[in-house]
Amino acid sequence: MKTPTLEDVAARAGVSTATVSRCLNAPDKVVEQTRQRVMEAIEALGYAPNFSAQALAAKRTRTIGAIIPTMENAIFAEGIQAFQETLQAEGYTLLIASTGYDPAVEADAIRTLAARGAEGLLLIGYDRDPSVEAFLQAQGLPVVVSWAFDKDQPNCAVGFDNHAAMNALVAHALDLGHSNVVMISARTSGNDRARARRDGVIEALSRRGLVPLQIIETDYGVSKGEAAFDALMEAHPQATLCLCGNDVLAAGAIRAAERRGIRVPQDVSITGFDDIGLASLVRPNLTTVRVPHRAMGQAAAAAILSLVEGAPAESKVLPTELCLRDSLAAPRP
Amino acid sequence: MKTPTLEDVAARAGVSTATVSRCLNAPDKVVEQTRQRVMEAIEALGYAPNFSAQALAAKRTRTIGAIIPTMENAIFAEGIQAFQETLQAEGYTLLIASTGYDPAVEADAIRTLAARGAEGLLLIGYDRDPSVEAFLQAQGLPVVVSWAFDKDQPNCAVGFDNHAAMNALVAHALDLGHSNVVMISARTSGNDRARARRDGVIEALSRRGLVPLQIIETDYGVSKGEAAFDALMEAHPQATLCLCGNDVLAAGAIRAAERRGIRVPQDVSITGFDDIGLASLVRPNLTTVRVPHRAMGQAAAAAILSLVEGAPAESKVLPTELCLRDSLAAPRP
DNA sequence: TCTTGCTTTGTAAGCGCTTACATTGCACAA
DNA sequence: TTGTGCAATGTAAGCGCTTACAAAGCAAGA
Repeated sequence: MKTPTLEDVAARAGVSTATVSRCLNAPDKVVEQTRQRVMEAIEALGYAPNFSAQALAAKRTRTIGAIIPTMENAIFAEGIQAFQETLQAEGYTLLIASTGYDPAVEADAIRTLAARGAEGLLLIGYDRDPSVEAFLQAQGLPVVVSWAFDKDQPNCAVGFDNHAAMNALVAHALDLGHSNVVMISARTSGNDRARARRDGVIEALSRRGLVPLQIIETDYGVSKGEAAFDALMEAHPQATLCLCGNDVLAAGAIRAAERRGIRVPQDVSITGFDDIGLASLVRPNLTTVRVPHRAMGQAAAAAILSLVEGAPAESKVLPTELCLRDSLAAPRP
Repeated sequence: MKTPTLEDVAARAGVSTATVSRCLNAPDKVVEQTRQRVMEAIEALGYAPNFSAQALAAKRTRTIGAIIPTMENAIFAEGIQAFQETLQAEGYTLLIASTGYDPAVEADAIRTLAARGAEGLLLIGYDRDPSVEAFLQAQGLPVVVSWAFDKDQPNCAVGFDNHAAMNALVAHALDLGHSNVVMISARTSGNDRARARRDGVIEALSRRGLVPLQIIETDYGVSKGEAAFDALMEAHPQATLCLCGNDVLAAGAIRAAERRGIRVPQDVSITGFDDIGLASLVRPNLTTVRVPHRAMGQAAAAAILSLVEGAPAESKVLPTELCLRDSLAAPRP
């Protein structure tokens, strides 16, 4: 049971393959009567065009690739969803690959998507091997970087300033009177967003002449945050503020605090970053930084489409917003 | 800046295109010295094979498609991740499409993935238009259904029995003494899993001569669950048990209860389904049904690979497990 | 020396489409 | 009647690969 080809359709309709192709791609170039015959043949045979052949012949795929660190958490889901919707509205298809935060896997995924004819790529953050950049350059593949923004980088980016956002959050917390501060950071190696957030913390502290009591780096996951919080409390019982690199780690910290009988925020304040749905579901509600996921996805899609169509695209910083909720308060006197 | 082709590599290495192709696909058929020259040329040119051309010539894509209702929630993420990992280990690539629970979008995605050369498809649940089934049949595309299991359906399925699982949960709750029961269900139209869960509730109740006070159907989302719970409590203040079709709706119900000053589980018990991470993060912890996400993803991958390679694959029911936590207790006397 | 039977490499025919260019047919002006 | 111009359709050349088959090179036996 071979799947039917253009030629089969052409034969059945008594026309040339060119005419069938035109019926599908430029219907107004074919006279009504012919088109009808062709459409009937297509219907009768259950014909579906072969994408690979189309791509090969037309040198266009109308496909965009996105490579994200993980699908298992909500951080990227919402933004990517919006990204996808915008692309779809323009007739583009999105191919998604996830890397599990592994640079080697990311490099691989970039090659795979390029080979599959992605006309543009959405990448998260800036950190990647020069050889990968070289490859992208050589392929002439348009790239938009997202979930980050660094005006000193050459790439087109649609994101937000992780450093400044974290800085603002910490400044606010310090205004409340905290001075014994610990941090649970995501792994910073190969992750510029995590690094920017951590550096934002350090800078905000140093501006007041403070340094963090300790910063623990850990992998992604609620239980990781939990373990890190335990370790921090053992080592620094005097801490009154635990800053977390993201909401998932913060959720873990809250759970650990609850288990240890530490009241949040009376004994220790805890903050997150991202404002994923979880942040307002845990108790106490998480004070965090709201990231405009949907707007970012949409803007990123617009940027990549612009680049793909040969137009320039300007980078864009989206504003973040302090999300003050229950998990942060002034330290006990 | 044209991307290099096989021919460019061949020219640079001073061999034929066939030899280059062999270096990539069957290295042991090429003598070491030649291969080295070819590899250098590949490296120097930054060559990456054109997937479309490969697929067209070889008639193989080593690609599997998965079509899931949504990426925005954790329900499918973990299982799909496991699915992907298993495929990857076998050298297959996964293409993912999401439908937003819209059957028309799903039908479209099926066609798109087929056209892109997916050699097999993972679909969620059974509900779909006969014309779509016919298309799959005509294309001879292997399909594995997951997140559901119905022995009366012809498809190969790797999933679990939504009806029985919900039935067991409700039976347990009724044993505790509940009799005024309401339910928040996901939309059942076009969603056999939601229907099976709802029917599991109804059956468990009727076995004790009970009927639900009310069942509200609502879309997916925490806030939807919240609104539904509000409506149910207005209408049926005597209810002592609110069964939810999934954990996300249940999380919303818990939040609504908290806001209304209803104590869970003392005043009203609330249950979920799926045991996503959220379930043990909300307070009180959610009593729910644990679904073996990873095992299911792995088994589904094994099944689809088996089918793709022409072997038979048997359907598989995976066991679910009652997850008794704090949100369910006996009703107040 | 000539076969024989390998292994290694090259030649060239597609795979199913798109599209530039050629051809045909027809209405209408001269 | 003969051109002219345009719309509709056909012809055929690729797109970048894989792979069956052919050719060449070489070691070893006759």
